[in-house]
Amino acid sequence: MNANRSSQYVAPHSGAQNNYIQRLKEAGYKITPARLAVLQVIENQLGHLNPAQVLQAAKALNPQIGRATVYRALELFTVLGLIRPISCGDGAPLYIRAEGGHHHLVCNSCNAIIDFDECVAEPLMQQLAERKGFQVQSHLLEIYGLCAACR
Amino acid sequence: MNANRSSQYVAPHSGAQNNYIQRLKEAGYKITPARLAVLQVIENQLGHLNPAQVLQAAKALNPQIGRATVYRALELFTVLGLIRPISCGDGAPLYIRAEGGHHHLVCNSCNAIIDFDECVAEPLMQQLAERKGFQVQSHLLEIYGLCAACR
DNA sequence: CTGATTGCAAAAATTTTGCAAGCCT
DNA sequence: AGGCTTGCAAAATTTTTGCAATCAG
Repeated sequence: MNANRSSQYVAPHSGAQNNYIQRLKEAGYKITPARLAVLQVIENQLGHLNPAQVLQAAKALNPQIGRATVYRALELFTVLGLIRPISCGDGAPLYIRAEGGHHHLVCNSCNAIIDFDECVAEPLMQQLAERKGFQVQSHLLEIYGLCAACR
Repeated sequence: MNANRSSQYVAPHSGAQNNYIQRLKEAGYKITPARLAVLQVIENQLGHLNPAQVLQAAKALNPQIGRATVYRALELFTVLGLIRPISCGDGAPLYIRAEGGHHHLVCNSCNAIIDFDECVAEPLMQQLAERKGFQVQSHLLEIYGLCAACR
């Protein structure tokens, strides 16, 4: 499995991280070094990683963290709606932050995932969902095709 | 794992199936009973299933099919762009037809997946993708939140 | 015929669990 | 102090592989 796809490094941005911690506390969970490490990995680095990548990165922050703990944290955060597993070229799970929307261009050839910020569908989406009696919390828009380099 | 979510049965609709077969042939692969079974499962039934579900359903059509064959077929079809793995509540892989677009409302509470047909973003999507030099082939729009029943 | 494909069973890889020790509150 | 969490290692699951037999073209 490709362990480090992107090296784009986003600055810590502690605001959102504290928000996560806040939500953990509010839900009655303890703030532990292990959870903070996983949270920090998800928060700071990249856009999407699989459990193995999270474990590796978390170990850099907290060397004695175990894989089981990472899985448990990932599951907890998913249940709390902090993160979300998404698809990827192969069947391996990939986690992203759940907040707001995510918009990716996924290359069917080189499997690259290109993020883009502009949300092209927010209003329409909102309207449609409400018509179905659905309360929208976040969304994921993935567009598959060929990236400029692979055409 | 919930093995049979939907029992909605769509009539064979041989046109599209033949199209799949066509594409298999064109790519130089043999048309075998095992592949036909998997193809038929994906074609006819439901909207999304995991490998175990595909295996189970394929066995109904072809009792002696083995799991390895299902995995191999799933991988082949994915590479050929016939199907695509998507996310789901837990990390388990779920396959859908790759053609065109898919639009789901995913309930964060009961994990139900509600399909909807109207594509709310096609034009915007197209435009955006082209601006990035990306050639669009298909897309997946998942909206997460709470379904009417869970609110 | 001939080589791609299959099914089985074993091997790998990934996830989950059981539990005593440790840490957060 | 009390109970949620952790880390380890073992168990369970899921996915991949090796290979001889079989099948499609």
